[in-house]
Amino acid sequence: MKALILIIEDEHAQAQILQYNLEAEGYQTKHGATAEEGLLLAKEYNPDLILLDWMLPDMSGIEVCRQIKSHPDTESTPVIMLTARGTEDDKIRGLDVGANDYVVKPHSIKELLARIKSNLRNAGIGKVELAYADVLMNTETHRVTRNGKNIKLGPTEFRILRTFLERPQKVWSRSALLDRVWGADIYVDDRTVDVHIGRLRRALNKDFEKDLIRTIRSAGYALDKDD
Amino acid sequence: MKALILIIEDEHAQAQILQYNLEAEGYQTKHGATAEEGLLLAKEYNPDLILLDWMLPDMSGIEVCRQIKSHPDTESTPVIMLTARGTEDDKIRGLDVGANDYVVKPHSIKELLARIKSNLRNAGIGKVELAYADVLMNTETHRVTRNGKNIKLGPTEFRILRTFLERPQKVWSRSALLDRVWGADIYVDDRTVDVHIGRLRRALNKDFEKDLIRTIRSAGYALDKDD
DNA sequence: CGTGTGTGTGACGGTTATGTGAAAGAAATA
DNA sequence: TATTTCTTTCACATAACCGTCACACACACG
Repeated sequence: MKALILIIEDEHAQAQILQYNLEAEGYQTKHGATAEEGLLLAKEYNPDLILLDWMLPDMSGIEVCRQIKSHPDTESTPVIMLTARGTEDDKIRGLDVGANDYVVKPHSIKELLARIKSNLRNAGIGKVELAYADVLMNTETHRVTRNGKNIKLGPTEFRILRTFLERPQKVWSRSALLDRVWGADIYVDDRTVDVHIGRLRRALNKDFEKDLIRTIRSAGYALDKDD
Repeated sequence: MKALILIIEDEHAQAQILQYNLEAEGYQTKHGATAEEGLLLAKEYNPDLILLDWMLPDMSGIEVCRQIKSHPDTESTPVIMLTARGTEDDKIRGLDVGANDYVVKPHSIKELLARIKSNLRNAGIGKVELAYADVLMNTETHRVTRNGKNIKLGPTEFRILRTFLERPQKVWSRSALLDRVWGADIYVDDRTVDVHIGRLRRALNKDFEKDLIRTIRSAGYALDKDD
């Protein structure tokens, strides 16, 4: 699965250079030329990462970043600020409103790509091989093993496990899982999650002692090898 | 857990608009209509953030802010000043007495919400890792350890401990705890707090000498490593 | 050293959250 | 189309937790 990168940048030439390079690298891209458009695209497509120009015609990058970070759907999306200025002060302000990284223009494309890769990895996004404890998942071949043994999962169980593997030990509430695994616009009962967790448990723990899924009463579930 | 925001504002209509919007956003709110009442509420409930009107009947917002910032229990609570005036001079004076941010009325609610969120994050509220003495809590994994040893807590005990860890050593009255942990609209007996404190004590002190919870007779409880 | 008020805590009944098999339909596959 | 796999919901069983009470104890104060 290709990672989707949203570019918010008003200079068209600059944006095209970025798109060209990112797509050559195997990413999908979207482009917004104004802050407003950018924010809409961010909500619409839920990109895996956002490249954000500091200076935009209608709103400062700072403000855009603040809005991205204050919306629950996008708050965990890594944001890399692009800027011509390079004062420490700006940098601090940028990171202050929640930007994850900060690259000064004119940047070398190579450096930018490196930062993107690092931020994506950091957010646990787009990885092909996911692992936790003795569980391995290859997202390209859709193969899951535990301690070398093949595990067969249904589509939903696969997506749940993938979500878990992207943030091991994190507790996911039922509604967060519904958002993430089923999609924000789908309506299904909370308890449906329980049933799928049950199936995932059965598949994962078959032939094994240890239950890798922890139930946190009144909070949700987590992938966790400790008790 | 919902953050608690204290609104100090004498115009009732204005206060209600704020309360409505904040609660829609998932915050808890308290409202004080005068400076004096506001300061009392601040001490009683230890809000996570304070919205402070510049003009109050009994005392200037500046003075209120100074008092908030000079009291040990509240000095680290972020204060956002609300004002009709917009001169640079006022802004400077506001920030001068320790206000953390400054919003000019009539403000867009969206902007105010963004500022609130940013100030909360900035103050480290909603932090993932909380620690005091040898107790560690990770709110994302819902895991609590003492001196490295895993501690199992029920949901309510977890929330109480979290409240304690957010303001170590602060003495919480039973009613303040009920508001924070149970929610303002729930009615349960004061003494129920005692029972849960007892359960928290048992879980936390199992295998340990030192009792980390201090009882302050006729006042409440506190997380405190000293006697 | 007795009295009143505040606190610690075991026990208990009731409530809520979770685990899970089954059923019925939807979607994918052949 | 026939068959298989998957999803969702429901109902019930079970486990975990909650709030209250009652009584014992601690403390402050005269």
